Amino acid sequence: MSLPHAILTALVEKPSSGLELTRRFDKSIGYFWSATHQQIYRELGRLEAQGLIRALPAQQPARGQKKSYEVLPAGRDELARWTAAAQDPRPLRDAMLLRLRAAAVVGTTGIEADLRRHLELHERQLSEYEEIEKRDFPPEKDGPEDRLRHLVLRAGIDLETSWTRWLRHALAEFAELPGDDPS
Amino acid sequence: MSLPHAILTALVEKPSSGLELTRRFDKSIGYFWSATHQQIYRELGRLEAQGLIRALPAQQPARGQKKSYEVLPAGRDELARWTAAAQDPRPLRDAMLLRLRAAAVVGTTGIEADLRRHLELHERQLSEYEEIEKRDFPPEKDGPEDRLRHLVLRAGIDLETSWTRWLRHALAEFAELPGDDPS
DNA sequence: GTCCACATGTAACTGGTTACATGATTGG
DNA sequence: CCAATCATGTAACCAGTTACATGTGGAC
Repeated sequence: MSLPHAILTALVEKPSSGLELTRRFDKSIGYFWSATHQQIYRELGRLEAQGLIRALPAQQPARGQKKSYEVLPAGRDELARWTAAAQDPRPLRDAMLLRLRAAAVVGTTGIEADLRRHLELHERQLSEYEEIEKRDFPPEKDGPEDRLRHLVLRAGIDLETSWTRWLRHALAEFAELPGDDPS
Repeated sequence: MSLPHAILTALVEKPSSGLELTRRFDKSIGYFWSATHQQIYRELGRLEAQGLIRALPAQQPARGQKKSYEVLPAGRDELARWTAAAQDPRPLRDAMLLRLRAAAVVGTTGIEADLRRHLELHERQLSEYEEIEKRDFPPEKDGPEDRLRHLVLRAGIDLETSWTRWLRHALAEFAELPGDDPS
């Protein structure tokens, strides 16, 4: 139940149309809650029906016509309620770990190359985050909002750092492993 | 498309009934790919229909009667194929980060307590992993399978370590923040 | 005989994914 | 006028979640 709240957050930050939201979800908020344009349009419809957002006036609701939304007070309240409510963290779910576990019984053929590829992807993500940190959070910017947003970015940096370190460790481990082939 | 492969892995390790699998998914494999008993029964049915597993003979297929499954050669092949195939890592999706981002615009009321709670939960998970490491991976156990399984556990330990460190950092940050209340 | 734990399922719903459909606007 | 792009949507499907249903066997 988080997509509507992701959208509310984005719309409070700045009223937008569906496509603008989609673009914003490709970076920024999308770094920790991704969404496709189909999801976004569906959810915008629901949020409007619930009275949490409304289309900006002076825009005929025609297909192909841009339609921007803003958050209504009820939407802001709902977002504040949700933000304050306790929520359990979701358990980890990672296919690569599952594959390694499977490799322990069916052999490691092929998986090493993908470990290397994942390392590259995580390194790229990490350096992208570090670019953003340098650009958006210089020492002089430290209002409360900046600090919170910086904190979120730090989580991303820490996690990517953790993954890259682990992947390097995993590849080193593979280098020592006998080339097994139980098939 | 990973649940069937999680089940295949579990069944290759040891043939089991649905309920036994459910229990095993509460630990071990479940630490990085959780599943409920409903998911497991549904998937067992599909895997059997596809000819990847079969019910152990001498067990009438009655409701309320235990029914154990084993992996057939085709299932093992499919598991090996899947393990070797390249797969992209899933983008991060974390509600706590979203909530902090929302808190930047609707106020931080209430979220600090939940950060503390999350810290406790992650600390507990971390020490559980460390127990397992001490128990299941003493230095003398280092066959290839042990090494791979240990590697998987290390990923869990690294991630939980990363989260606990970040949560402590976040709480320290909150201690410095003015108690805002934009409502 | 009744209750409880074991064991296997069904049904309905929600959220996310993939593929496709449709209309408006603009540059050439 | 045509193609490309912007923009909003529909439909079908699949995976995961929640609630409930049904049957067996042993302890008391």
